[in-house]
Amino acid sequence: MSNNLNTYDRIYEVVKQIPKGYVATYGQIAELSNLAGKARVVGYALYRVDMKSLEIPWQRVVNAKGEVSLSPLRFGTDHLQRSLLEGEGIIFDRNGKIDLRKYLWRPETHLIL
DNA sequence: AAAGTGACTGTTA
DNA sequence: TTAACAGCCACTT
Repeated sequence: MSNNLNTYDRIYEVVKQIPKGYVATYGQIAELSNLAGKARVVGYALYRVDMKSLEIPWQRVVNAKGEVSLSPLRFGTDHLQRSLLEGEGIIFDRNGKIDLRKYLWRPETHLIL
């Protein structure tokens, strides 16, 4: 773990840049973290985040289909994720999906940095 | 040291 | 539209 803090730190720094009211995909975060194609590592990094703290807006990362990625290992934090996003104004359709055309973070147009 | 696992994803059928 | 598959790689056993 200690020799990979650099990798995780890069991921966390990118996640912190996602604006409120928008979402990013795991693959997108991987690319922006200079880890193209390593989306699963992003998922693992976010799994290690303290869900009780919103210092890192982990709730704003969803899968490429626009849904919250479910897993029994999350012990309910997957449902919490949806609640937090709805609290930020994001609408889920009846299939539990987000319209990425509307909510996907586009760093180019948001002019971050 | 080797194999199994998973908050993923693009391709293929 | 959906689902299975194969890459992917850090972490755990």
